[in-house]
Amino acid sequence: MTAMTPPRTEPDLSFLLDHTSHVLRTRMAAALGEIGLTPRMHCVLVHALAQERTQAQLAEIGDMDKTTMVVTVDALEQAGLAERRPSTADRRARIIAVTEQGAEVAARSQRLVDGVHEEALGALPAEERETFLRALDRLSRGHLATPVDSPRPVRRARQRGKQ
Amino acid sequence: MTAMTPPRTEPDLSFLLDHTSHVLRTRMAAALGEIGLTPRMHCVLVHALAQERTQAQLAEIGDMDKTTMVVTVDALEQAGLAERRPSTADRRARIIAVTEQGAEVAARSQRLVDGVHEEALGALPAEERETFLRALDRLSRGHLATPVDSPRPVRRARQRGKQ
DNA sequence: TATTGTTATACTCTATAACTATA
DNA sequence: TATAGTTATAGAGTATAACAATA
Repeated sequence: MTAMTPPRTEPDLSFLLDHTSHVLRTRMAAALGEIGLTPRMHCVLVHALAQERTQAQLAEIGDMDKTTMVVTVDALEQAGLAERRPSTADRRARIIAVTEQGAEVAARSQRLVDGVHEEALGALPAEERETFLRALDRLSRGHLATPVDSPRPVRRARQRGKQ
Repeated sequence: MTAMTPPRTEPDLSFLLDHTSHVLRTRMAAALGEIGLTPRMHCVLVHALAQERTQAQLAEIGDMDKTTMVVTVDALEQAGLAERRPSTADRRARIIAVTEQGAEVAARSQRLVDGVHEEALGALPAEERETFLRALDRLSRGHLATPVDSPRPVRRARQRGKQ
C-alpha cells in the first residue's frame, strides 16, 4: 500500500511521511466512519457550515474535482446533513446548506478529528511536538508547498453514439 | 487529491502529513521518472541488489501485494534491469537477479532519492530537522505504527465460464 | 464565449479468486 | 494441505468529456 521501504538504516523521509500519514488516515477514516462520515464529507460539512459556500468553492477548499464534489454532496444530502439550494446571486450555482442535524454531526465529527490528532501528538514529548509541528508547517508552506505535475497519461475521448 | 483542509487555524496534523507526503511523492516520482523508474521499481531494485531475494520476500519488504509485485518485476525485466531466475532451493520461487545495467541504475536512483530527501530536509534549520526526524520516527514506530483495518467491502467470486 | 453543476464513462490502481507447479 | 507465482478481473477512486442552464 505504501510504496517505499528504506534500503538503508538512514532515515527515509518518504517512508516516514507515507507511513505516518497513511496510518493516521486509516485512524481518521475509522473514527469518522463511526458516525457515518468520510473525511471528505467532514471537510465539506465543516466548511459549508462556517460560511455560505457553493459547490465550486467547497471543491476548491478541499482540493477536490467538481465531479468528486457531486458525489460527496450527494452523500451528505442522502444522509440528511446538507441540502443544495439555488444561489440567488448566480442561478447556475448551488449553495450547500447544512441542516440542523448536519450542524450537530459537524460538531461531533470535529471533536473526533481533534481527538485523533491530539492522541497522535500526545505520543510525543511536549517540546518535540512543538518543533515537529513547526517543521511540518514550514515544509508544507515552503519547499513542499506545491506538487510537481507528473507527465499525465493520455485519455481518449468518449465514444459517441453509445448507450 | 489530498482530502482534508483545516477548518481552523490550529495545526491540522492530517492536512500537514497528507500534504507534505503527497508533494514529496510527486517530487520523488518526477525524479525517478527521469530515469524511467517508478518508486516501486526503485524499491524492488535496491532490495534485490542488496541480497538474493525472491518475489515474495521483496513483496513483503515493499508492503506490496504479490500481484502488484508481478507487474513491477515485469517492468524491471522489460527495462532490462532485472531477471527472474528459478531458485535452486525452491523450484516454485523466483529469485530477482539485478542485471549489470540494473545495478548502475539502482546506484543512480538511490542518489536521486537521497537528493530529493536532502533537498527537502535542507529547507529546515539544522536542530529543527533533527527533532522533526526523531518525532516522525517515534510516531511511525509507536502510535502510528499499524494501520487500523477499516471495514472492507465485499468482493464477489469471479464468474466461471467467461472468456 | 466561459462557467456551474451534472451525467456518463474511461482509466489507474490495487486486491481477490482461481489456477499451475511445486513443497 | 499449503505456498510461489501467474492470470483474469472485480471494485474503488478519480478524472475527462460532453452537456444543459446560465453568465
